[in-house]
Amino acid sequence: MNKLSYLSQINLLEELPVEDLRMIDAMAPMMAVEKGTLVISPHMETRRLYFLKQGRVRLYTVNEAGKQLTIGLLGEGSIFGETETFTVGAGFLYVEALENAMVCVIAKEDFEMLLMKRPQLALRLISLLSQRLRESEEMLQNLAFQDVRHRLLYLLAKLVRNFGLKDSRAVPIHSGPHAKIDVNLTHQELADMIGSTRESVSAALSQLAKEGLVTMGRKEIAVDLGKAGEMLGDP
DNA sequence: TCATTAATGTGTT
DNA sequence: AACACATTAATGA
Repeated sequence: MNKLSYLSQINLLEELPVEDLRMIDAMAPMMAVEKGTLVISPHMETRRLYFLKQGRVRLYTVNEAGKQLTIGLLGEGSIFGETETFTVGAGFLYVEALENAMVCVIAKEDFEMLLMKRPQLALRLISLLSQRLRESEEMLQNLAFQDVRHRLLYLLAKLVRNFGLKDSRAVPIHSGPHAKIDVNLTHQELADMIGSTRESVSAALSQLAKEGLVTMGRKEIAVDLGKAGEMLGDP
């Protein structure tokens, strides 16, 4: 797939005329990012915007104790960068590639020019960001006040909603449709996302598996969204 | 296939 | 939650 058709798939940009896409294309070189790379960290000066073309990234902060707290997860077609530092506040924001990814980088100034030229784009950006802000707050709330089991279930549900796959080999014993998460994560990685420990996550997961809420294999988890939803209190 | 490493499970403090 | 140790799966000579 060429770069231009990639650009047209960025959700923010999808309704722009081709000429604009060409312009952006010229301003935004594409680059590969390896899994685990920090695309953004608090001390690096980020006067750029990123279009995520391929792969997943995780937005997180770090608390006093040095624990990571996941603020959001983004998939293909998302945009991140300078905008986040607004929304999430001055708080230290990290963006990490959850897998090998491709991003397009555009200077903030260039993007601002574009926004002035296309006001409707600015409006879309605002609604997109405010929505993301809501999600961040929800996530942080959840992380702050719930126990590991709850936090984990919440995270899994979110992962499924964002990156879910229908699990072709869902175990029929469990009535509900288990949706498999299309990201391979270890218990350690999950723990980091919810500010917990690997052991606690392992334990919580086996517990959830016993209850039929999830099924799992190595680096593989499927969630019964129906049951998980009930458990989280939104029927 | 065997050895090494990574991921996970479990019991104890 | 942290640690130590056991078990099992993945990796690659």
